[in-house]
Amino acid sequence: MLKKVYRLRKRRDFRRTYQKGKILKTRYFVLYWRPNGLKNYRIGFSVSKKLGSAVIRNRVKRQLREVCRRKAAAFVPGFDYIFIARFGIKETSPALLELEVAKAAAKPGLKTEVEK
RNA sequence: UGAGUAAAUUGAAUGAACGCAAACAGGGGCUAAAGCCUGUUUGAGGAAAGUCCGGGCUCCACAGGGCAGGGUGCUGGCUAAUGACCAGUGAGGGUGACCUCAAGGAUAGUGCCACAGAAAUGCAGACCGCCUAAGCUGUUCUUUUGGACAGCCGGUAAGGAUGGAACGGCGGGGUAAGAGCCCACCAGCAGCCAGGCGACUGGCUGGCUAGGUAAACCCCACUUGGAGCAAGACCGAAUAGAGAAAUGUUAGAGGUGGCCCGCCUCAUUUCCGGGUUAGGUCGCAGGACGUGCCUGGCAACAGGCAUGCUAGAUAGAUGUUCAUUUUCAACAGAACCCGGCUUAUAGGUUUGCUCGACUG
RNA sequence: GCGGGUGUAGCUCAGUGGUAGAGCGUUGGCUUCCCAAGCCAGUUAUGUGGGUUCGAUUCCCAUCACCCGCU
Repeated sequence: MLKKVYRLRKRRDFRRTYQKGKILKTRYFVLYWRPNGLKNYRIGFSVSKKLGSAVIRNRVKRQLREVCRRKAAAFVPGFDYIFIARFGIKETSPALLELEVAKAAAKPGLKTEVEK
């Protein structure tokens, strides 16, 4: 689990990120990201009711959090991230998910370096 | 031992490492608090679910009156309260243990009872059948009284046929044929007596008979105000508006119920102080609480004593890896709280009782 | 957390206690040289489980699924 500082918590922050952020889609999740003007990164998670019951939704969220914690180094400071779980996430293995998350998390970093 | 029936209980465990949330203590820091670091402790359920009922709590009058509407509907008890629960009554099902039942009123009134059937509620109704006793007509026999046959006028609810249901059932007497017309028994109704707190049960007497449907309208009895913790209270930048007192109460509007009444507020003046929204703090977990024992009660439950404190978040906390055991483990995740009900659920354990078979 | 609604044929909808209907679809036939259109005939259903009633799509209870609103 991540500490509170590294989590995206406010409804406004979510709305702003959805409206003005960049999008990356994979089989397991959709990722929005956007610069936040802070020194650290923040990550939010969103799991829709369509994926299943409360137990299933909680499990999916925990898996995502655990993977993010292990790959914390991949996230770029100064950005907000939102992970939206998709249907395929229920069947995948944690190792595969870890790979995908690491790749996705590094993406904003690459772009800014190119722009620089 | 097989089949069944009624309940109770459990809902993988242990250790290590890395993490999350809350509380407490210390450190550091600061106007102060929080964030930060270290340590300790604690951290989802029997259904947390569905939201089908009931209550606490909060605001609207400390919830008021009337009408309308809703709910409940055998009796007694229990409870904070209920449509729940317990004990009983009645009806129905099962060989039995046991199970099921919204189970007041059809003599307050209204409606409906398709098709079939003669007739479906009006003390109604004659299709087939049964009968010609009384009355009338004809034929015929006879000395006559009168007899026989046919018909009319009729009588008849015993039998057949229709239907879920045909105006008590069955037997005997009776009769032209029949009929509670009369009688016995049974069902049902009314009254009285006895038992029971009561639902009701038993007995006696009476007059002979009253269709079903109220989960159709309705009547009767009891009961019910509305909204909901996103309730509500406080802090509070910007913006500008709220409160108190006095006066006024014609009209209209608002205060979350359908309508009426009632209650409160508005309008003006004076005083000075803070509505709504983003956000934050509280509400928020010590409670109709859990466990054990004792007492009362058939029981639900109540009382007493001892002991325990056992989640409290706000994008919303239980995960990952490894090891061991015995099978790799169902349904499933707290969001103000509690009592019930209902639904989902891999398996494991225990108890009472019934029926059958075998053995002694 | 709270409130409201709907389940009827493959699809869209009717149906206020007495044999469940319409349109589109679909199948077969007729018509045409062939197709379309047209005509005729058929096919398929009351979400599930109980109860009340002689009889339930309809009345009552429970349950399941779906949809909508407040926030």
